[in-house]
Amino acid sequence: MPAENAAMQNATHPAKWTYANIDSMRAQLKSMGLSLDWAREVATCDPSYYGHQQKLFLDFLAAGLVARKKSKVNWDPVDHTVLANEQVIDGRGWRSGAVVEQRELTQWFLKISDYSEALLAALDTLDRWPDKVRLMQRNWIGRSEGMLVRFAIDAASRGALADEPEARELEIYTTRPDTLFGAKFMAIAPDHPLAAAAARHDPKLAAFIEECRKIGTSVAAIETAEKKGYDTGLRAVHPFDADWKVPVYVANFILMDYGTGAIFGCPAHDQRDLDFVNVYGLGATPVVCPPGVDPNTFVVDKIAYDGDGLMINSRFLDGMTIEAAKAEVARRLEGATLGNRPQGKRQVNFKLRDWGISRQRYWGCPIPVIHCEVDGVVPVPEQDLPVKLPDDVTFDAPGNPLDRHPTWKRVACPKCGRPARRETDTMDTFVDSSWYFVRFTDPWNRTAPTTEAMANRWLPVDQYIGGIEHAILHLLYSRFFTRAMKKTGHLDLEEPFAGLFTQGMVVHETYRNADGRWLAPNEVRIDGDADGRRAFALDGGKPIEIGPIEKMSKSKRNTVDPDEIISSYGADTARWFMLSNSPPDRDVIWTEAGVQGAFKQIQRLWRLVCEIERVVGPARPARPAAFSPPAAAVRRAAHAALAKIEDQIERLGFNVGIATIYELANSLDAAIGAIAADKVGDDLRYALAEAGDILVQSFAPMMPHLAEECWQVLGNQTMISMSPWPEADRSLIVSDQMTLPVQVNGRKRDELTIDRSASQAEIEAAALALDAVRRAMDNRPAKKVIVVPQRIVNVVV
RNA sequence: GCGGACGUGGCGGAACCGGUAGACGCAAAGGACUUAAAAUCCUUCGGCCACUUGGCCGUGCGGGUUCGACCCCCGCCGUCCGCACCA
Repeated sequence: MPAENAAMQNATHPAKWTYANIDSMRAQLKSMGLSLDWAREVATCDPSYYGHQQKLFLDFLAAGLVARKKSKVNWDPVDHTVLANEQVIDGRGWRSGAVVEQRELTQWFLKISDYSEALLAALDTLDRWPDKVRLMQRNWIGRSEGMLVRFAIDAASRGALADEPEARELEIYTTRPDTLFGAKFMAIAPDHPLAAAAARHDPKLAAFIEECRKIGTSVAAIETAEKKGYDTGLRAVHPFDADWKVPVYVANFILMDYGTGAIFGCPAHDQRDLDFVNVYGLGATPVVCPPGVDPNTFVVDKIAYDGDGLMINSRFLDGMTIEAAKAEVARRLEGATLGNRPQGKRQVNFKLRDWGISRQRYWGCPIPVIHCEVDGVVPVPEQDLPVKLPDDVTFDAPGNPLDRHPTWKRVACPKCGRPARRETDTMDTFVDSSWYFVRFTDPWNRTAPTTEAMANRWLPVDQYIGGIEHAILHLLYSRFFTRAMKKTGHLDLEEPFAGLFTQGMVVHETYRNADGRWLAPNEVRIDGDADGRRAFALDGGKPIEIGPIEKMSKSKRNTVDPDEIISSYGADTARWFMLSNSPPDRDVIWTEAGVQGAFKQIQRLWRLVCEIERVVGPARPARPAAFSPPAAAVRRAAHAALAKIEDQIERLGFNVGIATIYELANSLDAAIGAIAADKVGDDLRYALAEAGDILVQSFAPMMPHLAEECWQVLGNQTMISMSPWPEADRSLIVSDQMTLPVQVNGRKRDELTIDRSASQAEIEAAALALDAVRRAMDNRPAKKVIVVPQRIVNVVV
């Protein structure tokens, strides 16, 4: 879409635009110094990639994982294209401004819903995924356990519909069969077949249905729409009482594509149903009584009760729990028959719908099928792949350029040879991103999408990183694709990403002048003093309002160009700042002051390394047999820091890791400051050289360029990027002494430094002897002394 | 409406399993060096009092559990995110 829009705006071919973007992105990533294997680079818009994708599609088609069916879409009548929901703003196309229509189009679908149960169940195995993402997927898949129940339609109520087959019975889906005795009405979706049948005999109903359709499109309208219904005059027969007739309404809040598009309404225990009956005055009979409430006085008027309780007003269900009542209703309805079939059936439903991949667009992967009047839908033969996009297309008219291309779609039917028509829909670009990580495992395979052995060896991805915005779409599609590729023999695993981490975005302040115009950061000067910060326009010096911190966007002009950052501070500073400023799962607030601070710290590290080299001298001393206390302290600091940094990197706590690097730098600074240059023994020189190496190696992953330079300064011959991660000597970290905080009544009063080997009793005695403790105890006797080993002492008086 | 997360100095954020709250950094203030500025270095930096050694308060608010609570429990308030008539 962006490529095609750019093509329309700038008269550039989408291919040119896309490849130019790829080039500049690649250059940027390279200048950041990221360790990527560029030999494996793929471009999803290239036939060498999408050709394999077409092969996957054909395999999926043969395996029954593809469906072609009618579906309602947002249709822009000016641009002649389908719009995604998020491209419809207030019921109008975001680009054309035309009122969007609901159209039924035949579209291609991938049958992700075949895997609803599997995709849901496997979420429990993804223990290295954030709970938040798993929960979002769980909700999106939306499993519910319920029943299908068929209601007979009372013959006497059919009237003009007597001969309509749709009007004999009504099947509904419910998760609350226990509340069947609270039924007050039936409701069906406006596009339910029964509604259509009834509308043929009732112009007023037809008008009502039309009205519902119009409101149906815009999200805002759905939010505020009142519950409305239309009594069809039909009466359904209660499954447990042939004399009990329930009115059938067409209602605007019933969705055709969930369940059966029909429900029975139990207002006492469902808020939507209650809102509905309060409009039409149908009443509400409670059938579940909350614990501790008198069933004789329990009434429901404005708030439906959906909690636990015991059945009331429900004949043979009275006194049962909800669960027992559900089971009893299921048992009875499964046993009863209506028209030779059981009247009820247990059913599991999912909210997850099949994935509509048809786009009436040019810049995407062509769907490799041919439509023949005789043979119908015919797959493109494999030897004819890839089906390439034509280059000579125009973007000056609305609609799909592929469809209006003079020759591209005209082909012979592969089966009968008669003139036929290529499919002109292209695939949703989410298809491209659903398997690129598999292609990475062998991008050189020309004959097949994957080399199975390679895919199985590399996958699953150990650690996947992406924004939270992919929580559902991309990550769910990829999980489906992996399963579909397994089924079609392209690989042998089900879950593509073993570990998932959702990183934050880079965000920036916004600036706005008195006229309400947005200003870019490089057009603004910030003055800071004790009273706060103020912004002024560089051009003219007028005061500027500092707005909220937001995601970088062109419209708010709060973007900072990566190239500019790299050219003014260098890639290392950019990397260092982003990692140090906040934990990686949160947004990084990009501030000039913050970057300058990071820059200053980096220069300090560089000076420290040079200082260490000066003290150590050109020849490194051999490892001495023993270390004096200052040398031992340096070694302890270095190894303790290294151990902590290691732990933090492992947990992706880069900001804390960097804080620890600073702590080590501070202590090395202090150690160097404390010694007289002519009095440095070999042991201290050895310790400082060792600590210097550790310092540089610990920041090497974050600042590779500077680390390489420092590594040489310290006299190392190899490349730091080729040297192994240093090993922390954890035995150095524990000292003979420990310092314990001492509390009196839970309030810290002093610290106690004592031999690590001291006994409980010795610690207790030493703690009670401390001046500050005695003062706080104020001559009161100690009631109890709690000594938590290695942790704390608490005296209770 | 439903579901979830979060709330710690002026700011970004630390604090592992209930055990020293505020690591580390930014900003700020004062000082040293300098003719001056930049850079660098030193000091202070949650609040209030005593200003000396110390005392009291303090992790959104109100309760509770505990020897001890940013952390656990109950009830509020606020912010952000996801879903949204899914029967």
